[in-house]
Amino acid sequence: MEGAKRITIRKIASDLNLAVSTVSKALRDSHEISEETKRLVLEYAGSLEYKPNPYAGSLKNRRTFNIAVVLPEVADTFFSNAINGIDAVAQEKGYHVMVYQSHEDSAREISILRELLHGRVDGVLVSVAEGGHNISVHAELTAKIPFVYFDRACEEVRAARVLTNDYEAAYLAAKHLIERGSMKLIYLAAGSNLSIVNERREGFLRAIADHQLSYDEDSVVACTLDDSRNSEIIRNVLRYNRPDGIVASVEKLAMQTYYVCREENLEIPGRVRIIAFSNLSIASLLAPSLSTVVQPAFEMGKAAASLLFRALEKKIPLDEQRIVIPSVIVSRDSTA
Amino acid sequence: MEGAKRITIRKIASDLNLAVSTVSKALRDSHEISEETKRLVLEYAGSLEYKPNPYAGSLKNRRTFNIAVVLPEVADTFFSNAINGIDAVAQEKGYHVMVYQSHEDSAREISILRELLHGRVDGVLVSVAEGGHNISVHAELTAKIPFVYFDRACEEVRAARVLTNDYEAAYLAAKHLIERGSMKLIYLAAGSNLSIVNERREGFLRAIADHQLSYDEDSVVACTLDDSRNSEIIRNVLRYNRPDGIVASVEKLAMQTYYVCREENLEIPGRVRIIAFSNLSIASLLAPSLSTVVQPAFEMGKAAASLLFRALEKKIPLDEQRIVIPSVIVSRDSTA
DNA sequence: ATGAAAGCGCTAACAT
DNA sequence: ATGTTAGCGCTTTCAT
Repeated sequence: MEGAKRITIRKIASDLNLAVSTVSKALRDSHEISEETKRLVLEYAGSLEYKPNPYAGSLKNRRTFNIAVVLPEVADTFFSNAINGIDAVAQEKGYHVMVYQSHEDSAREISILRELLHGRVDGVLVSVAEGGHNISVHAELTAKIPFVYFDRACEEVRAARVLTNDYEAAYLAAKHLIERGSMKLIYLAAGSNLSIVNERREGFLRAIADHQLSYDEDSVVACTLDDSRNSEIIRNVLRYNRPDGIVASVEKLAMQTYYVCREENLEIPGRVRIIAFSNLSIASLLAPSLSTVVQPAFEMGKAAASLLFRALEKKIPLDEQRIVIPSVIVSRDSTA
Repeated sequence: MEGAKRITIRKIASDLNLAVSTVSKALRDSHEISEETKRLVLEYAGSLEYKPNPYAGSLKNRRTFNIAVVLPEVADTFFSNAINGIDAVAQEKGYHVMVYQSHEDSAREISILRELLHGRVDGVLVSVAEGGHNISVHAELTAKIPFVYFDRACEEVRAARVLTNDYEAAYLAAKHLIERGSMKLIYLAAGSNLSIVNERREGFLRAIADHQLSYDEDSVVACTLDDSRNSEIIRNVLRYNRPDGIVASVEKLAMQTYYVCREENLEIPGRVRIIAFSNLSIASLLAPSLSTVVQPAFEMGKAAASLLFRALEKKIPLDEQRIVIPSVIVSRDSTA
């Protein structure tokens, strides 16, 4: 099975009594080859189903036509849709997509990025993991290879990025709760080192201030990104802090809250309203249906990939370009 | 940014006044190199953060350390979890994972597989798209490169595969409905060309027969895999066929049924019970919570990847190995 | 218009 | 123990 007949440019050349260079040029439709020869070569190559070895050429011209996507988790509605956007562009451009998961472990993220530094791919798209980022690796990568952040970026690194309007969206989410009648709001934060989560927090706090509601240090609840302790944290908040409105910075925290409310017999939205940053397609089938801040996952992936390919095709330098695509609030029963 | 100083084995050799082959061997810890020299080379290479170009070596020894996963959709609870399983093994083995989506389009699947035929990856994992399969491409791939099906396989192709016990699971799902009191069962089939869907259908029908319930041609409802017409199909079935128990062959059909039942004001499980093949983690938060046949997505991905790597490492020929990992039924309110 | 030859970065058989 | 040499498959000057 392994060593099946590999068809090389050399075989074609010798079969046709031509030089390899002639065949190479003919295949790439060079002007310095006669139509006659081109036809001959193309035809024969076609009949053999010849396809060039993708990595032989890459050695010479430094292009693998592979790109990497590094993100926390594939099994996540936002990220899997972002991959779809990336994939759509990659397919169109004839690129191949390698997917890497950091599982929110920044050490693993670093080792992944390190590997990517040495020629396996032509460009990299990253959505960073929570935790202490090794900025130097990110910076090194940016310097070496076209590189674009999407959704979750390292603020300190000068690199292109595609984001959503986290601050405004969180502001509007909080405002939405307030308009529905909530007075005591809390924000469930996931991962303190994530700029997007912090942006959302600031938008949230701003909305509270703008509406003359009070808040204290308990208004922002630090959750973890692995789920182990979140139930407990959320339960305590609901029991002792007694909020009547919740903004969840990520989908999984909203789900955790649902479970806890069920256990504690707290009615949603009667006792507490909840809205979450989430791309769950079946949010409307939950009990109760969940109001969401929907991020443009597909579009963000697409935009990030487009940016990357523009750089790969050398049309434009990447610098610190910044694209912002707005999120949309969808109101459902959890904030009725 | 592009042409940054690339550190090659040759540079190391000349800097250290050694031959490239000596450096190469030292780096690979060959026994024919003195400890002294090894230390020297390793140290210097380390200080330069040298990493071999992954594709230079691949030219010679035919190994890219890349594998491909070809599946219908990343944004799917089953497939994204399967990717997790695959990724776990790949990471451990030092392999890189390229992901390709067919989007249930078998023409696209074919063109993807064709591309994979020519050396971009060392092995391929496939879960086939619905529709007319070009068996010859699958067969060609099997002959050329280590190849494993997972979950959705081409029956006609002689290749290794990792499956779940679709027949039995469907049997048990139907039995579950019957035991709860359902008398008139239907099966929502998605995609006629999928062997797993057909296996499930047979298990379903067998359960009905074994329990002396009647069925006719309307008991098996042919749905589509793109959602456009499913609502209508399901609505008609519910209106005119009036089943009191439904087995959905895939998650999305269950979700469609939920929407339709809501529109039509049909109570679940009062008016109709429903159970679905699904890996939705929040099935218990739906209204009502959804009973599911949970496939071992992660384990199947892991098993398929392990099989593939065993072949890649030449330890074992792939032949037509067949691994079956059972699904688990989780009973919830939709079948109460 | 075609061909010979060098080389991309690395490995491995074959010297020394 | 170290070095020389010849490729892997392809592209690209530089001849002819």
